[in-house]
Amino acid sequence: MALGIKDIALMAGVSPSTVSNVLNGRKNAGEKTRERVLEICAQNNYTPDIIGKNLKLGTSNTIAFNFSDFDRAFYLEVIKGISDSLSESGYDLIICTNTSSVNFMRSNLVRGAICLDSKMTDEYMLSIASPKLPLVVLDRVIKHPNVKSVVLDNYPVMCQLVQQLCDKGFKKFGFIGGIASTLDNSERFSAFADTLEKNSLSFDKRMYFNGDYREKSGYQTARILILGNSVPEVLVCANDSMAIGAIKAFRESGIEVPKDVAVTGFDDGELAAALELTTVTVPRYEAGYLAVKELLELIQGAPAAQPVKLRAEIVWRGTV
Amino acid sequence: MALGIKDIALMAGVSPSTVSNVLNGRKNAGEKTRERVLEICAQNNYTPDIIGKNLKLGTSNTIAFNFSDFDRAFYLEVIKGISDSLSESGYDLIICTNTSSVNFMRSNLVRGAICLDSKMTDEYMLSIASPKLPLVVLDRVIKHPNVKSVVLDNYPVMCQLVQQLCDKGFKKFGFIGGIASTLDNSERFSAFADTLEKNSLSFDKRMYFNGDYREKSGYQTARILILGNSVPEVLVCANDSMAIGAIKAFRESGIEVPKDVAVTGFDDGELAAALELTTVTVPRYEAGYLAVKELLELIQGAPAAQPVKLRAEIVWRGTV
DNA sequence: TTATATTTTATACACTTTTGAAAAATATGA
DNA sequence: TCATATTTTTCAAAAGTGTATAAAATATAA
Repeated sequence: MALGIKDIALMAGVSPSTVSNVLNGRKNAGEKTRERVLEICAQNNYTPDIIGKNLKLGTSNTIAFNFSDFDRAFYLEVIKGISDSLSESGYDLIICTNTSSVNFMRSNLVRGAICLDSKMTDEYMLSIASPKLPLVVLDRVIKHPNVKSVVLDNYPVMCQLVQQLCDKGFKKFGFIGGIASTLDNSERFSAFADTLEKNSLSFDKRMYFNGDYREKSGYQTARILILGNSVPEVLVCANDSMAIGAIKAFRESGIEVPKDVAVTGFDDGELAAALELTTVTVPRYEAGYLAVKELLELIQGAPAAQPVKLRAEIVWRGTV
Repeated sequence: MALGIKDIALMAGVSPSTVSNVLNGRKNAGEKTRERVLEICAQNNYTPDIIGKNLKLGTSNTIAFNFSDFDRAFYLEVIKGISDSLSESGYDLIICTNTSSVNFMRSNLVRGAICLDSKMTDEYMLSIASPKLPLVVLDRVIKHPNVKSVVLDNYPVMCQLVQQLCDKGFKKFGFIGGIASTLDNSERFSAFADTLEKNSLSFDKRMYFNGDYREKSGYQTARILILGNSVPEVLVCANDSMAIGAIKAFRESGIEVPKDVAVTGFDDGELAAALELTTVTVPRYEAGYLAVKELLELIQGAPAAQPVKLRAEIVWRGTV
């Protein structure tokens, strides 16, 4: 059983309050006792119980990151950004999966939270957000005085990408979308469609395909294109995985990339570089890092203003 | 501010104890009140506060996963295995990074923990393990009645790999090791060295290179080999990342893989398949899944017996 | 003695579960 | 039908946790 402040006090021959005073850096403790207490704490690697502390203070310095999508390696960098940023700021991080998040968010063990979970509804977030529990939400926009949004600025970079493809002379486009309900996907597609229109290029709606961000859906879409004999000149994909799936399908059928069809992705994950995929690089680490900064400001009492928009950049590689 | 059991009781026109009874499925509550209470809970999506509950019960059903290494995508599958397995068992999961783990492990908010963090010392784990907090440790072996180890059975598969390389006629071997202090690395190297000896092949100790599991160290080692004009016939690497780094260096210098030098990895991560790397496939998802099963048994009171050893298999691809 | 430095005692903190008893509802027997 | 026994339903009060802090007490120095 873990030692408590009383045990430490007993060992040090002082009262619990003295131990508390020493540990919390108050100056009302004699130098000698201070040292003794500290030494005994170190020996028994004692740290104040988080629950007891929370009980008394009613707050904590733990930040929760709500996340469940352990399928997508893409998010690892985000976590790393959050983790680094928090430890620089002296806050603790726990990652809560869908089951645990409800429990922990309700308690005041958590001082604030960053949410990146498409399964969590806007309503739920609105219902838990408060000055005692400010939220930063990634990849979606929520309006609430205690909720700040951090999103990728998909639109301009996608416009730029498509514009440059037009400039290269491509005329026949295909598009594989991601999960339709996500903000990212709708913005990417709007940008795509708008830019084609701006270039007076008609876009056959049958060339829009609905994927789910997974490699398989890209593969399947490409299969459909191949079998339907309607492979476009360039296939724009809403993320890398789907692009990679498509490329696989093309290669299997002897259709060469980029000679017969150009392909672009979005995300610039680990595989993109390895496979020479032209894509859009997303500042994932920065997204996590920034989310923390924004959250700390909310905790400090700042009102949540406009969403933060992150800029992305095109990486031209061999698939175009 | 979040509602408490008293608020719910007030709304339902009953006492807190009745609400508690209903929520905990005791039969001492009238059907009508039961329904009313349940409905009001649902309306306000009330769940009992985790701290209050813990305070009274002295235990919880939250499992902590101690993990910090968000650099390596390799581990994602492990997390997924843990997450899936826990939610099947009705336990909650929180992932604690180095800072938060100390706090949470000390409290009795956590019923058990799985540890996969090379920075955590054996001593620390020994000091916190107890019947109230059993541990499962991955990738290392710790002897303690409340600590179960789950490790990869590196030795036989590495023997097999090297033996088959010998059978193919390779004679001049190189080896890039990972972090020397890890069990994985020492086992992989022992197997490597033992098998060479068994085949009466001398191994020049200068052909052992110390890496750190990262791509860069593989790259640098290969550079050294190239510049020293001592590229072996086959380079065995303790993981994929280093193998990939090495391959990059070789290709940059016009040394062809596998024509001029064969390369093998270990892990079978995402990149290995994409780059056609011969490697050893590691059951990561299974490792996580099994770790949970073992932990639940410890919680149930089973004593921690022998370490669990996971079998790995060779995947022959284009780099040999 | 007075002022200052150090230490301790006693209490508050929040939320739930549980216990044992009371109240209400239902059953039993005359 | 009424009185009593039994069961069901409900509640008030207590218990459980480890820490921080204000106020009181003691020791030390001037």
